[in-house]
Amino acid sequence: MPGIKDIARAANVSLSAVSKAINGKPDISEATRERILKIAEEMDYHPSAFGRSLKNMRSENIGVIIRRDLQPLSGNPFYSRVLEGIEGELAINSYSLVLHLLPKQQDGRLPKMLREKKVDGVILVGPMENSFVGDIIKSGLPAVVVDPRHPSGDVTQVLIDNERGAYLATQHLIDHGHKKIGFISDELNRDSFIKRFSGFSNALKDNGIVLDKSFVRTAGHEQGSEHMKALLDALEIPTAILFANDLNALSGCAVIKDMGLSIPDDMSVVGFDDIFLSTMSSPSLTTVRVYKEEMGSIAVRNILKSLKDGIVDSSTTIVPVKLIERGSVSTLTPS
Amino acid sequence: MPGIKDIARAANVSLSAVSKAINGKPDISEATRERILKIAEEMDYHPSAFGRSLKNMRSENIGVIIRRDLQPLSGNPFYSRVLEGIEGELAINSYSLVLHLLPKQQDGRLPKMLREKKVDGVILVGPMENSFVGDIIKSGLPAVVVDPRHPSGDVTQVLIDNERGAYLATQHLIDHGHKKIGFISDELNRDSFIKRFSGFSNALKDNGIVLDKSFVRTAGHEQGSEHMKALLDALEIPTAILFANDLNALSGCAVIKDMGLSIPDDMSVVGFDDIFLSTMSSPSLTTVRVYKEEMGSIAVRNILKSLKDGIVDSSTTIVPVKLIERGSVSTLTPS
DNA sequence: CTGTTAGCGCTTTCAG
DNA sequence: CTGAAAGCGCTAACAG
Repeated sequence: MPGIKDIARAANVSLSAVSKAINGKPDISEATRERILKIAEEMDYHPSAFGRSLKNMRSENIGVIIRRDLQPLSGNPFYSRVLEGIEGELAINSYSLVLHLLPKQQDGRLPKMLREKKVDGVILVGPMENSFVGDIIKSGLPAVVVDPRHPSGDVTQVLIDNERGAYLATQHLIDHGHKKIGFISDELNRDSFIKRFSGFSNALKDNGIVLDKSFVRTAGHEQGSEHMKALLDALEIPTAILFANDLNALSGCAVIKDMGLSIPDDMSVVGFDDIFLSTMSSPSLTTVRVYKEEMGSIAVRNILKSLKDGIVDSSTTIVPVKLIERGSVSTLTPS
Repeated sequence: MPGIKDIARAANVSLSAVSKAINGKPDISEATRERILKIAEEMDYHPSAFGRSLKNMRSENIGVIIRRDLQPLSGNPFYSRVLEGIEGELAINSYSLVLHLLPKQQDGRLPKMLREKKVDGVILVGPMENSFVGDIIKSGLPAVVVDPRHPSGDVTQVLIDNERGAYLATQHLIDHGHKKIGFISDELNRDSFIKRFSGFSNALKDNGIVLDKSFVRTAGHEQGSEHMKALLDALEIPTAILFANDLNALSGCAVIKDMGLSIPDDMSVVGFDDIFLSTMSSPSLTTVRVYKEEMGSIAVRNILKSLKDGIVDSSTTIVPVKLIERGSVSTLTPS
């Protein structure tokens, strides 16, 4: 594995000449540059990150932090998608991605990759303890928060337009003649929940429909299916349900079908997120699409920009959503 | 952000004293060590990876490479699980995970994180071009291959006991009275496919059942559901099917149900992998469990060991599998 | 036990 | 345009 010295010797030039040639710096003649480059190529030389990082004080690594207990990789396709978006955009900019899953029990210290400056910046995806996020922001390391809004105004954020998404979905149901509409959510984090619920209730209000509290089942960590059962067991049941995310919706659908009801004939269903599974279910799920990869790449662009400019802007990007009509909503014919 | 110099100055000792104290080296009195440690703590000092890496020529990072087009994060829960296992084991050993998704079109060069020595070793998960793996092995960087066997004997491998898993599954079906058993596989990589298929046919052979070629549908990149339809459209159809993985099995099940057949009454089904979804489907899927996280952590332990010992052993670990009986297999009553 | 010193591989002044 | 030299933060060999 050749070092810069080997190239310099082979090309009969100084170390600095090689450095300049490799890094496309001026102050070197085209002729020498090409000669050096050719030799470097032949010897398969690549500047080691060790020396370069130390000198530049930049690792060209970006950290990504997600709570482990969210099963962000295997369990929830939402995070995976964001992560894929992040990876792709980082790769384009030839940065590397250092992945850290936050253990449930933290020791109060920042993760090693941050403490030891193995990364130039960090992207925080998904819900996370506020104090933890606060510590990171205070540490001064460039950071971007993806998805649930962090209360501090001191950090760049990339957020879903939760409110509008829920509004759109609800309006869609109303447009199809539904008036008795339920809302089910379980383990969604607080901020997103509030936004989605408020989009839901605003849509009802704007259409002059009064919200039936008994149609709203929320919070708690039981599978969304518990909520669903409870809802179906009630005296009066809605004709349509908005779920706070697709995973909930899908397990809710299973319950509905188990009860012998048909989707969408007996019950219309709308989800939120548009995960891959939603196209696979039968019927396929009408849902609110969230541009997950896009959110990831926006986060990366933001962080790279602030690295380049050396400033920590605290802008917030709200990524738009889109209603995707599939097969789980039917038009309610007035009886 | 204090450096080692700041600590040395504050503690009135030399740089090396601080270094020794921090790294728990001998040749330093307990008294001074504690004093230094206390000051370091107070000043929130953490040795920067920049200097340390350069000096030690070790980054304490491990790279993980997976083909991007496998959608290893969002699409295939198998890889995600392995990845979670890797991350966990790395974290325990305070290594960081650098994730690289291999683009479809490669440029023939090794990924930047390898070229520039940003990682001390690399774990290759899932199918990958042989020449690519070969290049990495040749580069001398410690590497571990997870899952599909690489033909070269020069690399540490962690493999699934594919053959035994398929054998177990097939035997299970036979034990339940099935004789007409189909085998469906689509985009599985070649090596795993061969192993699983051979386990399947060996089990048949050992039970004196002759394999009906028309019951075997394989290869091609259509969704496994195409195979399933073709199989069900045939004159004679099997009473049970072994799918080469759960994802295939699940989409196969959807087809079966769409055709108005019941699982397991009209058709028994066994999968392979035991992904989370398999517990969720109805009926839940009988399948062959693969210890994915375990494979990930074994891979890590292997690579860390060879890093420590400075040797590249080329051992192969075959991780056992286990048949998980759930609801998709019924006993065939002789008619 | 402690401190001085050299040097890891690279970039960058700065003098020629 | 070129090269010599300093130094990024840290560790280790060695001298005291």
